[in-house]
Amino acid sequence: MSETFLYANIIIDIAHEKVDRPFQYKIPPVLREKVAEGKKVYVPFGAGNKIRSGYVVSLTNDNEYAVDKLKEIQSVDENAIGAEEKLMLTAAYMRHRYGGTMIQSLQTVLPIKQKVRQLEKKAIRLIGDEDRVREYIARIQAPRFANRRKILIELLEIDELPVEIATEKLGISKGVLKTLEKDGMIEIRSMRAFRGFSIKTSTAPLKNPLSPQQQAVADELIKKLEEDAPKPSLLHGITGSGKTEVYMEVIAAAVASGKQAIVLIPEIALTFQTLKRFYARFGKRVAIMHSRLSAGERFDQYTLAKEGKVDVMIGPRSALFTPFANLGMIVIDEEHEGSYKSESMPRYHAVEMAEYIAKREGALLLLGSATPSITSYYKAQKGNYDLHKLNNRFGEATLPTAQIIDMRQELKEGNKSVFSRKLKALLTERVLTKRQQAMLFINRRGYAGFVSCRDCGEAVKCPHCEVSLSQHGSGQTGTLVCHYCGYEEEFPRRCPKCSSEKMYGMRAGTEQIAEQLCKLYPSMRVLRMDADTTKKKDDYEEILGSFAAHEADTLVGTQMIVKGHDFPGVTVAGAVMADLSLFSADYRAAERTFNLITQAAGRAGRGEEKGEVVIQTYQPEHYALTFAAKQDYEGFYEEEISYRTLGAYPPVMHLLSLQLFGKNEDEVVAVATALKDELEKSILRPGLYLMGPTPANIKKINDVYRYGIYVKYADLDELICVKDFAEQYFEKKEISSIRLQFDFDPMNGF
DNA sequence: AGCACGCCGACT
DNA sequence: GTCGGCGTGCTC
Repeated sequence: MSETFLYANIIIDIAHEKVDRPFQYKIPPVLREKVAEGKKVYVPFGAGNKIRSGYVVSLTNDNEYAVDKLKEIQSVDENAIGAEEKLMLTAAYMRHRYGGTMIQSLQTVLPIKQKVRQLEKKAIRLIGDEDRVREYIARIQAPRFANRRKILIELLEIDELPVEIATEKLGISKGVLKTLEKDGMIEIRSMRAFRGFSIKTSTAPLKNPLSPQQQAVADELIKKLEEDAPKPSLLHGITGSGKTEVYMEVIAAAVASGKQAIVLIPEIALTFQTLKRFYARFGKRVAIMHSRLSAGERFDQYTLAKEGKVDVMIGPRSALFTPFANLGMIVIDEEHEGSYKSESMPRYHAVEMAEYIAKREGALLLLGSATPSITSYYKAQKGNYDLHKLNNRFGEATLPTAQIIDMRQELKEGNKSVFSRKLKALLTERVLTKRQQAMLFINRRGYAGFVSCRDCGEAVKCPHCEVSLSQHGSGQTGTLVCHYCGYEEEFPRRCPKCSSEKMYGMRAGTEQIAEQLCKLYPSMRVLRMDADTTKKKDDYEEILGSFAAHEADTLVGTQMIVKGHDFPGVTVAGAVMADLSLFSADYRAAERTFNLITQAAGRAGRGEEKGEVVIQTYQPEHYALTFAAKQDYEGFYEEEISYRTLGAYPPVMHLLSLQLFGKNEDEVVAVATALKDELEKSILRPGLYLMGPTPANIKKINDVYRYGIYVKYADLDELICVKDFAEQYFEKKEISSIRLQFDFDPMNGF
């Protein structure tokens, strides 16, 4: 028997920010059973008690408003199944699964109704000829109509005037404009126009022939489209095996049977190249979501989908909430990508949300990756997903050979350069002699300029922050600074751990690598790509385009060069410092490193010549690197899953991080401790582990203290109950000075 | 978004 | 006085 409530908090369906908040209503006894979170209801609203539609965002027994002022819900719409209702269900599920408020969930799921933007984009225009307007002006000569005359005289000069300018610059109220509109003197119309990518569609729909293996996988998936409740599929296709062709083949089948498809790709991969392939195949029936689109433009894209004007929506995480009428499939490309998980509340994971939406809509979920996330592969092993494989490289291309180079050994043998002798030899042979191309990859996220010991590999960390310090200065001089708390110390003479004097700064940003490369090979044309060189909107495309056109010989960059781009001319790929991401302490470090190195290695040898991959590291024996060198995903998976099982980490166990934020450290600790005690009393059971409270990795950011409590348990649903328990505890105790957030199976540390 | 309330100049 | 436009603020 479901619980019943006395009051409901409802968002009124009016597109205006002033009423974009919940209003509380009484639930009349007859409706108690029918009202539920996410339901569409009709309520009297405003002074006129006009009946408006709204959505239930939460239910409660405590009235937050004078009870005699509460009105009653008039009726519940039980068979509403339109776009908005589906999105409400999605938001309700999201709130239940990840916590936070319904408003937060709604804001992530619903297209942002940016009323301000719409106002900006509206324009005023005169109706009728000049004589008619002058006659009207003559009629309203009374001083109180001064504003009306003023705007009309302006408009006689101007063809189209944005409302924003009329109200702000000319001081004309919206009321005046309304009156003039009512009198039939002006029209106020939207200047809004759809602007997407426009592709010259002169070429006929392009379809590459599929290899037998691709066709076989596509056929299996197409068969699943017919099923009422198809099981999600994981497509493990090695780099260069042509996963996109398979996606498009299946999507085409879905579209042919009157269904629609959502394609999620990492933001970084949302390039003109990717889009062109989809446009070439599906023409104008494709719509694009893009972070560069304005809120209004995004809204337009949603509208196109809702009205059935497009069949395929491509975009990053947020495109998942496209309200298609008859969703046939959801594709998530590069499903292992971290960017599919939101970093702000609600911290939803697009793969998990897609699983829910696909199940509800009876759609097929297709996850694709060359290096599936351990979580997804685990689900496939357990039979929750069907597993499909593409293990042939498309066309002539063969897998590159990879070598791990021990940089400690290089140093011992007198090579002080950041490039190993092997890499130098390859660059000389392939690039200088044979005029082929090379890609050098530096994984330096978060480690710019850190200092480490060349003997034991230990990096110098901030004593307060658990992050590596950054060197300011050069050589073995200067200071080390913490970028989070500002802590400073002198450059250390000896390694704090093994006392070696071989302490060097990793001045190996892309800039330094590119510089040294130029010094070593003056004739080599070197191109650099990182966050610094891709500040402007089109820089990214420009650099890659230029490299593809062989206007440069070597591309030096951060992880962004690793992701899904085909350069047939590249035969050498180098990971200059492959182990940087292993320094991070969380349980996903090995997985991340394996992914990056595998993907980097996959860049080489897409053309005819066999590719060569050089992996330079100070930890040459690490399994993440050895398996990446062999491009052996299964081998890595076996090793990694046994480590996760041993350490009771996700996906074998689930981990809930309860995060408390507050300005007063003592208070944060006190509340966290009290919450932990309460949890211990109420939810502790065999197999459930409770840890903390402990300060977060970065304990204080912007004067806000951060503490975490961790709960480990095999059953995710139970952890969701723990989350609810904590939320209710905060509500009951009326704790408002401390913020509570949740992170399930955290990916990015805390 | 719509509606009421209250202010202030104009006119029977 | 009072009529009515126009700005302001609220809506459970």
